[in-house]
Amino acid sequence: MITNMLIHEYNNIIGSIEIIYGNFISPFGICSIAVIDKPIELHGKVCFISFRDQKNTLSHLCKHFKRAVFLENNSIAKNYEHKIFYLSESPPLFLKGTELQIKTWNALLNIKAKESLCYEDIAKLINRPKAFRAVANAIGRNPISYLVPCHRIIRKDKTLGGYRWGIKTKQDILNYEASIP
DNA sequence: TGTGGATCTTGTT
DNA sequence: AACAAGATCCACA
Repeated sequence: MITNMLIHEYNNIIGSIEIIYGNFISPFGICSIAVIDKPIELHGKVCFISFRDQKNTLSHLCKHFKRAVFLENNSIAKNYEHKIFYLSESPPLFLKGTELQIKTWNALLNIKAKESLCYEDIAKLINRPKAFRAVANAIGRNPISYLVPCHRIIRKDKTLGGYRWGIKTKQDILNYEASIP
């Protein structure tokens, strides 16, 4: 279940915004995750996941979620480990971005494990066939790594292309998915 | 294999 | 309002 919001909609939220974040060890190195606590309509929604970038997590969250208050809690974070990486049972998500970004990320959510498309394929899926360069940009800004499977997008020539957390991690994740029956 | 142009959105100035 | 920078792609040498 996904809640999408355009940037101006997020900026119009009234009242306090509180976000809990923390780290745990994942199969791909330290994983940072952030979950919305308040407002109540958004409670429990995952809004951020990154790999091996814990040092920058808080500053990144501050920039992405203006006006929010942040609380570190590693035990809450760790509760997500099993669901995300071993059960593939996706918790509810919260995505905030421009119109093109949200369309792009939604398209990614429809790609199943072991499927891989190229950047141009996604551009076609959202009816912007020539905007593949802009789509690649949006994919690169995916705020919820792994659960929004941007790692399944590779170049048309079958080379891996880029990955925000390093192409080795991209390859590791793809190998991991390929190994699951 | 490498280089340059096409193409479109975004963040910055 | 203008511009530079992308997780691309294609053509052509």
